[in-house]
Amino acid sequence: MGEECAEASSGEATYITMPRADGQDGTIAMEATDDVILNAGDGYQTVTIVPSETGTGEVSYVLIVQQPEDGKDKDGDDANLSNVYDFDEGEEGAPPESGDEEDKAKIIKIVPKKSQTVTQAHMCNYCNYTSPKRYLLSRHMKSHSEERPHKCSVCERGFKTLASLQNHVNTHTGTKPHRCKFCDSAFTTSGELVRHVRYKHTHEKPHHCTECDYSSVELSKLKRHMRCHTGERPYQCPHCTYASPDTFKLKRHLRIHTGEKPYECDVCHARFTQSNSLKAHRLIHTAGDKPIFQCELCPTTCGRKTDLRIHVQKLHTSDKPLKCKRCGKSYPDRYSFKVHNKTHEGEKCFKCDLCPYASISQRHLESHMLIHTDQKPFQCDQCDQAFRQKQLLKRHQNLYHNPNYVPPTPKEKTHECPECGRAFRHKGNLIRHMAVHDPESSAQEKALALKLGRQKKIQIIDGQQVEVMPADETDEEEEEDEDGEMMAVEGQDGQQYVVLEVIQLQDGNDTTMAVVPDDIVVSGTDGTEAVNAIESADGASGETRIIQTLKTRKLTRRDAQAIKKKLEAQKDMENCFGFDDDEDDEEGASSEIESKESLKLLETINE
DNA sequence: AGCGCGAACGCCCTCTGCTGGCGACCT
DNA sequence: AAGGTCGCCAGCAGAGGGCGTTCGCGCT
Repeated sequence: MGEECAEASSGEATYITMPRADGQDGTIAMEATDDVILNAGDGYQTVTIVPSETGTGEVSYVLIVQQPEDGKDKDGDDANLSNVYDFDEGEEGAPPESGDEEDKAKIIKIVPKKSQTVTQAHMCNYCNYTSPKRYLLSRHMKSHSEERPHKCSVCERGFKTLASLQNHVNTHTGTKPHRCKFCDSAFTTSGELVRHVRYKHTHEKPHHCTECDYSSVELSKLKRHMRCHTGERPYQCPHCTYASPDTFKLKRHLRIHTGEKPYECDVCHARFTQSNSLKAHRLIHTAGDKPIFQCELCPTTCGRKTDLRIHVQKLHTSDKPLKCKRCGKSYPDRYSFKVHNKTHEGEKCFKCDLCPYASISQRHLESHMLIHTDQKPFQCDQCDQAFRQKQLLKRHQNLYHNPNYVPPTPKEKTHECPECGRAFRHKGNLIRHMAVHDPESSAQEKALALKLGRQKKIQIIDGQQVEVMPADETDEEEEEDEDGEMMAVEGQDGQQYVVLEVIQLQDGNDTTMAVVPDDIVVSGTDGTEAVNAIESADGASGETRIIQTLKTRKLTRRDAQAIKKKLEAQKDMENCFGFDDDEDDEEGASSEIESKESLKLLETINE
């Protein structure tokens, strides 16, 4: 031992031996506390013991140990540069030195060991070992010696005792004399056998945690376990802020910095830092054997337990019930809520309490309700006009207050219908349109095809059936917003019309309204060139629904405004307005003509 | 002095769970 | 087209089990 300062753990206390002032070695019993930093280096130059400030009732001291400048350990390595990759300190032993120059002065709290008060005949000078018999002390002193007289003939390694040597030699020869009576295992030492039996057969766990119900076969495991209660993390990564409670985790963590990936997939040669990552990865190569974790609450399956748990968390767990805005029913989680929502698909659940209006969207119902409350929240900031919808205000501002407004140029329609030659800007719209030509498709399918997205209607213009298409398929596409009321129609003469306003007249009102240049005429459907009466195609009830058109090429915007005012006066007779659109319309510009309730005011846009 | 046992040190492994990126699909 | 959702997957850390090896000490 000589001048060495070494530390050993007894389970109860830690003993530090250090050079005495008189040149002899001395021993102090220490009780390790959470903030103890222990050093196993040698040749300390300064030792100071001062009273501790932690008044716990016990007599305690603070031991300040100053290392010499050269900081050489017994192996001649630089203790301050102790390699973190070298775990000779052991995971259950003292934490490794930080290697920081500032850490040379270590503070150690020590308390006198209780056994020190016992007087014994034979005391060890290096530790607090005492024995009533001299020969026992004599033998004990060997433990302080580095002498290893028993050499292995195979590897030249030395051992303190013959028993240690014999055990070691057994490892060379493969001799395992200690056989388990419960299984086929055999061990080099009897201690191994006992421990094995505890782990595998009797499950005897004599070491109990005082904080939880954990028990362990070995004390070292309990000590390791206790770190999860204390939060102690003695093993600091030199490259980042991570600190580990044991050496293995630090070593594993260091692979992040070194890039080491020791685990390789034998199929695709992908490499991993952890064995279990490889194990999980291997599953992707074994299609048939993949584990399937079936959700108990829905048909979903996951490849991993952890993913199933996330699924359950996301879809089957909710702080509060989710309420359906359409029917008011409550659902306990997102999954049942989503399933329920499917049942409302295409359904006009949002019904007006004051009129027959219904919509698939609450937003549209809210907008509709403004009619009943006579509110026009969208006020033009440049005149006194107000509108119920943002889009109407936008259009108004463009038409009357924006001299720079240029209607967007028509965009190319590249998708042409082989049946009727009609062109569409979007392929999806053409596909949907094709259903109209399909003789196999039922009326319902056709209706669905029409309803989907575009909600096309057939209108009679100039005595001919024409499709009324949403404005986003017209040159006015860019004008539309999600509430877009503008609806373009095409007359037989190729003229295109845009619905300015949807007006509902009293049922049975046969009045045909027509507009001629420079005037507004209310007349029958005898139509001049300037006037077209359009009857909606689905007017099956015998009611005459007339769509008022403005076809006049010479019609000015002022005229259009005058027409609107005229019609406004007529609204006094009307019950309510109807408008609806399809919120599922991904192009966001559809507007369904509510033919049973509406008259259409159309404006020519071609000119 | 030798033996036998228990404890300690040290290493490696597996299981578990969390996180975040990615891509397919949906809205 | 863009944003949201959700399963798949890799990465990584926490916790604990198991065992090889060595040491210390009581007993004979």
